Amino acid sequence: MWAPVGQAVALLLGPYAEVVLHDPDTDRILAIWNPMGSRGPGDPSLLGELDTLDPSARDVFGPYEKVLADGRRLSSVSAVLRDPDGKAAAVLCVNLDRTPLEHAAAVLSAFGAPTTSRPEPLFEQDWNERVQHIVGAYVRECGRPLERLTRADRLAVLARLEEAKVFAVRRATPVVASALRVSRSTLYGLLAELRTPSTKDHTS
Amino acid sequence: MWAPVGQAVALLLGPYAEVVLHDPDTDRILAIWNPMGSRGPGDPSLLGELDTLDPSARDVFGPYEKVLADGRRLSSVSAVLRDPDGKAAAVLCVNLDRTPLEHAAAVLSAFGAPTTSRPEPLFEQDWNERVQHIVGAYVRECGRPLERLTRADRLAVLARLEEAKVFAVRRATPVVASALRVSRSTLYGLLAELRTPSTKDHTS
DNA sequence: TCCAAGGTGGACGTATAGTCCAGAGTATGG
DNA sequence: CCATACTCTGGACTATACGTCCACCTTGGA
Repeated sequence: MWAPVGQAVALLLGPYAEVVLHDPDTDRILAIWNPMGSRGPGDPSLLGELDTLDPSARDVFGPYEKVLADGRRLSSVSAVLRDPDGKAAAVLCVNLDRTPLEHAAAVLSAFGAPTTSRPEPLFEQDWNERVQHIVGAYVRECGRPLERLTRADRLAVLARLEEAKVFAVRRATPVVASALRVSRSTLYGLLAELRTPSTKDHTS
Repeated sequence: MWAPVGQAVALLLGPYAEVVLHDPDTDRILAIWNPMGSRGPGDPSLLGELDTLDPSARDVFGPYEKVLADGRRLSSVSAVLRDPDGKAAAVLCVNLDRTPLEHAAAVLSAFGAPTTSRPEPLFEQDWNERVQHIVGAYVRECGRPLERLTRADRLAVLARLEEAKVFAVRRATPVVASALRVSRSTLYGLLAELRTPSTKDHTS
């Protein structure tokens, strides 16, 4: 019933927000959009701190900050959605990834910064940074932190990297391998699988 | 004498602007702040298109756009700094990297974007064509056909190619060699001469 | 003609790009 | 709980590209 609300919020906030719809009765996830972890529908909700039984209590919580295992910082809000009779029917949680915003803000504020504190990490090797960017974009899209990527995920990332002609650059292979947290051998294995047309297709 | 100007501009524009002070007499770099390439003081300036001899000509050029091989877009301005008697004492060039701003803008505009279309700017892989373009541009500038280029000419072209990060691409060396109509050996010889600051200068 | 400077091809050593394999986790099914 | 299948991994190994060096040749000037 409340699913269109979650989907609408997820669409509005783009790829940087995770929207979760919880069932307060079973304490499980009803639906999830743009998942950042590996949670899915049916998994435990784990939001015991919300009191959904008292209709007189406030129904909107946050924004408060959460920190994911990979260091991403989230701004989160939660809302209790009630039936006309006051019974809690669902709990809507929106988790916004602040990392892109903080990054953008840091770039913008770097202009005019009078201090020389920055040893310019942005200018080392540009294609190097592009690799990180492509990988990071994928991680953000599918919501899994780099270490939890499946084999198919890595193949998809490699397809993008290859499309970006990253491997036409000298010394790119070890950089990509470490960016994907994979050994050099595995990297070549994945690349071979990706480049052989006999393998079954993989959609990006 | 003009060094404080360059340093001040470099400090003001933060880490994203390269400031170069050229000596128009020796056609070499006097000082450089936040270098984006591997250029350093004493290296050839290679700004032959600026006319520094005519005091009646305009002394401010740009802003115009340059595109590096890695895709970074630069906004550049140049200024001829003159003595009280009108003699050109130095040339100041400021190259501002627009990439961080564009990146930040892309991140911010991603919010509310209704489509899931990929805004990934793909890696430019027409470096082969780019080599021909750089060489052709130089040939057009000095009016000599490719076979009649002097050693200094080839050094200048190589400096541009190196600044464009062409040699960071795999298998670029033979392509450049044939584009310059020199042997692979000569190419490496010229490159070694270009990259060692201890070389004696040729034209003065 | 001779000499000097620079270009040329090729030999050579090194670094990087890829391949291959046996062993060590890790999930899946019984 | 064990067995099987699968994948990742580090290392050894080959191939290829990178870069250096040198003897020889061409060119241009005294």
